[in-house]
Amino acid sequence: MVADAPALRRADWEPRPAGRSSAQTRPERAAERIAALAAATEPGDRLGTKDELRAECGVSVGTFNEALRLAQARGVVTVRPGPGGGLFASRQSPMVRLGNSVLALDEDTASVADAIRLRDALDPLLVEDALQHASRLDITAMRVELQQMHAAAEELDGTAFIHANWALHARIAAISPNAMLRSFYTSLLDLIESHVLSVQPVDGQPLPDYIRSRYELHAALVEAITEKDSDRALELIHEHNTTMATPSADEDLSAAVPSG
Amino acid sequence: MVADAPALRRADWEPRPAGRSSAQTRPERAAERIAALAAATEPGDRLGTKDELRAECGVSVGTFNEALRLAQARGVVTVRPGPGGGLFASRQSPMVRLGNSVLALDEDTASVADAIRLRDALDPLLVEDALQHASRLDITAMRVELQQMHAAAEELDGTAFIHANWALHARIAAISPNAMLRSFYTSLLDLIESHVLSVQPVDGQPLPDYIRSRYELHAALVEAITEKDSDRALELIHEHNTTMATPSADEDLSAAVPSG
DNA sequence: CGCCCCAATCCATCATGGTGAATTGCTGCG
DNA sequence: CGCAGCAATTCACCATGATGGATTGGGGCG
Repeated sequence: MVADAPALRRADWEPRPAGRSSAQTRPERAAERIAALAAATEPGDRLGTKDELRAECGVSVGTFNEALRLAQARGVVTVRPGPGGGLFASRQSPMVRLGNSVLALDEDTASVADAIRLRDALDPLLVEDALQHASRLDITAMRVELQQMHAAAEELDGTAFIHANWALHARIAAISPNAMLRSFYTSLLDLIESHVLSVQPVDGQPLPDYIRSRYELHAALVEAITEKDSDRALELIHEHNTTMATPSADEDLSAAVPSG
Repeated sequence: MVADAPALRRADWEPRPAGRSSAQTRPERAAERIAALAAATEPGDRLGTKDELRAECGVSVGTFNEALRLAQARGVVTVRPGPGGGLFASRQSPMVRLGNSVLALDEDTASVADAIRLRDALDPLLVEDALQHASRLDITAMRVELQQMHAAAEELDGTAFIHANWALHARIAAISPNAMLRSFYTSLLDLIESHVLSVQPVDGQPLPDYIRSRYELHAALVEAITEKDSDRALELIHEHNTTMATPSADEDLSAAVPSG
């Protein structure tokens, strides 16, 4: 029974790069054909019946249905029954276009440095939102995360510190009423964490002074948010994003670990 | 022949809100079931054969295949033939998670003000990248877009001015080597333009002074990029993002038109 | 003129059976 | 022990036929 295959076999659980190299599946190819046909017409134009389009794609009924399901999910066509029914070209909404363009990004082209840079640009917005919208509950929750950071700092546990750090940032992000901003930011955190931990697990002992000063910076940030001290908060987030380099001699660890 | 149905019938070409209210399709429901099963296990764990999972979902073979195609496209499962084969839980890559979370955003919750705010936060990054990477070709292209802006300003054509304005920004964005940044930014432009033109077409005559000063601001920005004058460029983009309000009395038009 | 009913069109889902490809594991041979 | 071949397992795609639901348009009636 292969249900106990080792979970650490990366090829098993990490999705293969799109389309087994050039061996693209037939439904996927047909879905692209449908999308191309839709793109060549105006939104709302009728493309034809399912059977006409299926013949155009040159696949069987079942395969075409799979392709159509994909195309519908991508928002490129809509389908209607009845006389004059069939497939109609559809315009993807801007949100769908954004989602699809992000999906089309290759993991290789999304470097962690790029992600960090984006995250840094978005941090001030989140701090502004937190200053404006943080409830008592939010502040309590931030304090809980701070305690986790503090505990990790006391135990000099680098991985735990990173997790707690990110949990704090995610919690701050959760305060924002801007759904787009939250979504982007949280996923950027996710991407950064994923990349860092997959590339270079934090094995070494983190520097005590560095980790303490990062903790204190975050604590001050939470206090500034609590006190609604806008200038201080923005100053701190700026410092946060520009003082990643550790003041001590060992640059290797801190350069590799984009701390929050 | 209904191939000539009026293209302006919005219900025809704008995708319906997800899932015809509560009437979710069966393949979509099965795909969610598959995703839930995958989420409940570790990445790499075997979920079972197609037929076992199909029985679990309670659908026919064809419907299950459609669902499976969706689930695979979403990166939640991978499929293998052979003894011990079948469906395996997969971990969505961070990029896929971001794409899916964006797709899950409701258009209503993505307000144009939110989008503008994000765009403004990302503008300085793009300007930095343009300063660093702009080729002669890029500069020529920016100049071409500037000419379009100038022509629109001379003719006092508000819509054309907006289009040219956005085309210039998109061209500046295209210089960046940061694929994520380009993707986000371009889609934000798309979203903003789409929203503004759908909500309030620009019918009124734009103010000559306002439109001229916006043009000149952009011209100065392009020159600063050309001269690689970092301080000047960043100063201009800051001015760009903080001086949208027209200096003249008619605030209605300019408030409604988030100009580039 | 408006509404209802019906017929025609087209789709969503179901069911069944088939071929060929890919994968895994075991056995036999050198 | 390593490699090749083979059998079994499982999937990808194909083909066909059926039922019920949704939609559109036309005709008839009040």
